[in-house]
Amino acid sequence: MALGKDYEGQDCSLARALELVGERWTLLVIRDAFYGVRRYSDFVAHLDIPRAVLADRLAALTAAGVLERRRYQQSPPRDEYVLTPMGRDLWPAVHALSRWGGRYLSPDGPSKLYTHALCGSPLDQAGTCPECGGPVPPEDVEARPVRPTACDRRDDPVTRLLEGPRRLLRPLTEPV
Amino acid sequence: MALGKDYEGQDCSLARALELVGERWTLLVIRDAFYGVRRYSDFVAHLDIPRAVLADRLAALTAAGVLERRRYQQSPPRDEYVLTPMGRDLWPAVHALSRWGGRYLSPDGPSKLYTHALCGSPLDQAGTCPECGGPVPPEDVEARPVRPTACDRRDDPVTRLLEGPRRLLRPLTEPV
DNA sequence: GTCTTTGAGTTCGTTCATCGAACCAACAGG
DNA sequence: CCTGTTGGTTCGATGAACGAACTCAAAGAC
Repeated sequence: MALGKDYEGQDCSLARALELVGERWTLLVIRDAFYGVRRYSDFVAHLDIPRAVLADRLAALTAAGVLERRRYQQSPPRDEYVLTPMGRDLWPAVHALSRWGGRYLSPDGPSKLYTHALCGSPLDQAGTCPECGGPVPPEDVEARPVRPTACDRRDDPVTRLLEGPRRLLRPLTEPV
Repeated sequence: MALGKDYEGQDCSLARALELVGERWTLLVIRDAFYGVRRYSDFVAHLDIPRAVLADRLAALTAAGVLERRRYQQSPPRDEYVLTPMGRDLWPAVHALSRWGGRYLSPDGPSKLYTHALCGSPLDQAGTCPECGGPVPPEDVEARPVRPTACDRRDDPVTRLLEGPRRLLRPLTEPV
């Protein structure tokens, strides 16, 4: 999508955002990054995304500055992908879309509840904390599944880790 | 995208939202609907979208309840597409993504400024009005181009109408 | 009454993206 | 030396998007 066939010549911020982040799978990769997923194999396991597509998306997001690729062990050399500040600033958009999907497209209501980790109250529609007032950065958000886990039809290690409440952006390897 | 090859079996609100709204062009159609575009030919003129794709997206959004198709004249029979309350609730997501694109992907900064029409102050990052406090519904948002119009490379009637400040959701045929 | 225009699509052949299964390479452990 | 793990790449088959041309119904112009 990004190359060649660009969205119109219009001077539009939304079109430019979608060029980068509007392709199939891309926002789900970013959502997983907020949940703490950082490694290629974990993205594959959790998303069931074709490997070639994942490699393509990770490269594009890294090139654009949404993700940063960093080495976390030397031998064998292994890299992980983490959200940059630019990537973390996608949180309001991800939260708004996710909330909308939970409200209108999920028969049983949203499956995850997002709360302000510092005070415990659930985020409101604008992504702000009604108690403390003001927006909540993603690192202060706690995601917890609403339903007793029964509704998850998946069974991979990443999904199982995400069944408990988790602070956003914490790597999967660390406890809550 | 929506059919058959659905995004994983996961119980995820974001995935469900993207099934409907994450396909190419769809969010741009919705943005145009916020700007007051309602007619097939106006969407085509403003977006340069392939006509078959537009017909497909309008049908899908109408079937899902994001748009409503309503007859605005009997002879010849003509319909227009307007956002339903469900569609209008996409405003926070559209605003957040658009703002992100303006901040990180637009060399000259955002091209449009969104203000609270009732008090005139620009919306903040969460889509709330810093003066009045609280979220601003899209019908109370005024969009105005920031730059002196020179940067628009397009030249169709719809673009020209959108060059002035406009209240969101007002049909293009009405003045501001 | 015929000619043309307008709005709202549909058709269709080409091109591009995605899918998924298999393959590859580098290192680690036994 | 063999096997397992991680992080990819390759490739043929399928599906979606592109865009130019075509359709159709109803007005309007002459």
